[in-house]
Amino acid sequence: MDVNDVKVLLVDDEADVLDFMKYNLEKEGFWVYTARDGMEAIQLAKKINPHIIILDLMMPKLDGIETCRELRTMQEFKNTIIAFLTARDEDYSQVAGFEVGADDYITKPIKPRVFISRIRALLRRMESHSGVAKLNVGGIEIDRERYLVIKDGQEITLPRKEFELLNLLASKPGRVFKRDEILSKVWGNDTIVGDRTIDVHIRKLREKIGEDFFKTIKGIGYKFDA
Amino acid sequence: MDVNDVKVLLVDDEADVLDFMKYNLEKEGFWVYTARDGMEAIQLAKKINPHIIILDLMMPKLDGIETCRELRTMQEFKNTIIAFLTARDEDYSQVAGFEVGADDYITKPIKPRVFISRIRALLRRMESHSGVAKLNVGGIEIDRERYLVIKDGQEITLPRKEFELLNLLASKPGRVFKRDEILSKVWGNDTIVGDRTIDVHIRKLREKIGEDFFKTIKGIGYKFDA
DNA sequence: ACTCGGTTTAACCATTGCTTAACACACTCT
DNA sequence: AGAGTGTGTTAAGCAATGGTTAAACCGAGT
Repeated sequence: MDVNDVKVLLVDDEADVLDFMKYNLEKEGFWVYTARDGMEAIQLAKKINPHIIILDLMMPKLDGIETCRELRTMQEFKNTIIAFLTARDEDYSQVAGFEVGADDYITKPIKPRVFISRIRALLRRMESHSGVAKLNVGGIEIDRERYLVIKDGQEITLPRKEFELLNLLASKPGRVFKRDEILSKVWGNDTIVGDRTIDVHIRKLREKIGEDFFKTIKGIGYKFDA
Repeated sequence: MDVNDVKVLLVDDEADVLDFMKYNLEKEGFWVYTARDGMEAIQLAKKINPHIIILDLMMPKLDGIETCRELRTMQEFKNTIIAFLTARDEDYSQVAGFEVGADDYITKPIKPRVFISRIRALLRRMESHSGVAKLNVGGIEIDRERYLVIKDGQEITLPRKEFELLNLLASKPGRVFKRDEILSKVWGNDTIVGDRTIDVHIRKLREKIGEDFFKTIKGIGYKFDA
């Protein structure tokens, strides 16, 4: 995932800490939102749906632990990366932190280099985690681990190429993939296959998943849409 | 996108804040417009079609939140970056701000360095997100990624050549494209087609998008205009 | 070596959309 | 007014593109 698409929600009651983190993350191209306490954080998180949430432990109204526990009860934040911000010496809190579902903790004082690389590490983890996992689009669930598709509760198993083609198209619903783009991403840059190969696979997919999902853009390529 | 092509609309009722921001942005090469209240901002925005709008929260006539809500209802500002300007302690407004479709908020007092980098971050996001993909002109949205045109909320799909022609003309609204320029850009430098080919495609576009958008300049070519 | 999915090819068909040609119209210049 | 130039309109033919099907191919596992 491109850094420019990654939303980070920073939560701390100290304005200067917030600014410092925000400045450093934005310099790297992250998309940064901030909140001053747990309540505000939850409100904001519901609106913007961040990829990563950094929670200070000590906060008024709702502390980090409680905020995290709260967030984890909500379906939409099951796969969100949550990290705690903690003063070096209060590391007893780690235990409690992981208990409520934190993914990492970061110690204050924050050093820019370390902080950024930590965030990047979290990001990588997120990608390998939910990236491989499942993808839900238009009533269809694509399970990348098990190479199968679930539609109306029915498990549909797909051969490799068909699955990869579906996976590519469904990764950006609505977006048109050019034929040569499809070829290079599914078949590889060097392999040479006939013109009709893509069509045949599209046909198989339409047969198995449904006609309507795959739209042809003549002269350009195909798109997946609900 | 080059900074010199980026139009920023600043909206604040305090003249000195306005000047300060304007000075700093212009020094960086941005193209800056200003308005003193929400009404004026909307009027001006419709004329200049800015890429980024910075709205102060507290304004006479129409406050930032309302202005933003208003702007977001208009098709042409669906993809415009809108950020709020807010005093540090009134940041509860974030929640309301994001609710009406804001992309970011910037806290006063403004520090030039931070301000500029924030604007650049907004710009990066705009580009990586929808910058190249979508194009909004005169109430019409051209989505290059999905290969479709949206007018009055209606999705219109166009055949390849028609889409490319529209795309060319709409890329610089108001500017006249000579017939041979159109030929070389849409049909390619070498292909030779008859005189009436362009006209027919223009006709199709007028049929589907609307008569008024395509103006004929006799003896020269065509232009797209709202 | 045979079988069986899965993948690719080839041949043919169907459809779309591009281009043309013919004519109508509008405008300008003499 | 009439010729001349450039554009608008229409329908029809044609070429490009994608859809369909069956059969050939390929490779892993038996």
